[in-house]
Amino acid sequence: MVKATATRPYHHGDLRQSLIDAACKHLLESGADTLSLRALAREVGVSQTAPYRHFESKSALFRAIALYGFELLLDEMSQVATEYEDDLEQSIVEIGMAYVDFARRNPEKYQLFFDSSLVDFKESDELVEASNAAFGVLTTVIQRGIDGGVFVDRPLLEVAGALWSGIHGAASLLLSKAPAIEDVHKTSPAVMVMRQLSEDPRPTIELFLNTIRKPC
Amino acid sequence: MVKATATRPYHHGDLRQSLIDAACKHLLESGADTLSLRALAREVGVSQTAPYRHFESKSALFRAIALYGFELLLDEMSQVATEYEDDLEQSIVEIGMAYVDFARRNPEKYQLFFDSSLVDFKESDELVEASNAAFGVLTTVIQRGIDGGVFVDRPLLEVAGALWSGIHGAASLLLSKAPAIEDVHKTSPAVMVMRQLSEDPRPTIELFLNTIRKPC
DNA sequence: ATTCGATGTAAGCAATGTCAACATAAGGTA
DNA sequence: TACCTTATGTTGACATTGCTTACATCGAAT
Repeated sequence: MVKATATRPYHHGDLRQSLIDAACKHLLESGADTLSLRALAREVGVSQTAPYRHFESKSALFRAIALYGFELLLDEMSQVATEYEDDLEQSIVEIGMAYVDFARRNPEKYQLFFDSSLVDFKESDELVEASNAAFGVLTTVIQRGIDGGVFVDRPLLEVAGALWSGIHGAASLLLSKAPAIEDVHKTSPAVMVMRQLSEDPRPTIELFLNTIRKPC
Repeated sequence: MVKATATRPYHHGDLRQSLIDAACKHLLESGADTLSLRALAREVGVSQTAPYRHFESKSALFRAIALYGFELLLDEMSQVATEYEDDLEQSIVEIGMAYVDFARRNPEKYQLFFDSSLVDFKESDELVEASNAAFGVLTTVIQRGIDGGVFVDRPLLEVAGALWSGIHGAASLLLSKAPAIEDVHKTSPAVMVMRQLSEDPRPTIELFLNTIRKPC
């Protein structure tokens, strides 16, 4: 057993992950523009420069969080993909649901994926590979559907683009308007659309499926 | 005629709009996280605190830019809507094109629309109204299509949500990966999808139309 | 037991957002 | 004309930030 209360040990023990966790918590509660490395250090109980032993800069921290996020996303998407691999249409819907669901459960990570002023993919090949891997789950299923004559006979890139746009758009809208949705008295069309999407994204995602269904 | 070069006049003349323009330029070139009010003031040639006579804070500046952006977007969307008002299906496609096109021509403004950590709609009713007005152009056309039996017979909110997700998603992807697209040698699926979308968004937007077409 | 690499600290610089107090211009009112 | 008010701009200052440089401490391998 370790004496934790007596005198704080010189070494933190798991500073890197603690910083990531604290950063995620802050992103979730207050947003990226108010996040400061110094404040994180304080919260975790180390000096203001200790974080620099683990992240060469603030944006490197963001990149690390995004990478972590892509790994989680890949896990969840591929799990669903294997689960439904014998029904291509259903597979698309479920992958879409998993994608949107991930974004809602990890908004702070998801937002980093697409905020180019916070995360610069050019700085990290790992990041590029991880995002490609996640996206690959979707394109693989689509390709199988096209090859098997189940989906519309259009170029993969076109179809994948449309589907990705749809599910990313739904996720992005949900996150951007999250506070407004909770305001019960707001009845503007935009908010109501979001509330509908928020309560049950499935019908919307099923509509996306029309995008790639073979015309009858 | 005003002596501009001799001694800079005490009053700038059009500081408010100059700051907005300078801010947009910076957002476009460097992103939001590096934007500083002091630097803007310097660039425009006034003291570091002069901007506070026009914007009570940095985020108030962002809100002003977003508002300006929504007004521009509304103009462009409603112009297209009237132009194609006698063909509902085509109207949807053209509004979608106008929307995506706006985002590409004004990425710095469009990004503010959806970055809740930069622009807080709760701080500005004007902003809420302006965004509702723009979104209203889309919902109006959809409602007409549903009423006229041209579009799928589903709740407006569901259909509008799906279409908005699609076009917003396409716009958002294009902006987030803009730098990668220009990298000619990148051949990852994600980048290639974006490149395809970037060269001609029309096929993708036409696919979105399937989302709401009456099943045959 | 010593050395060395990994990890953490202390002190400091330049830059930032924003506040308070003061200066200047321009226009209407006396 | 003289005055006063309001809008606009300036100076100076404070707390906070990202990040650098130089130094301290630990644990593990030799």
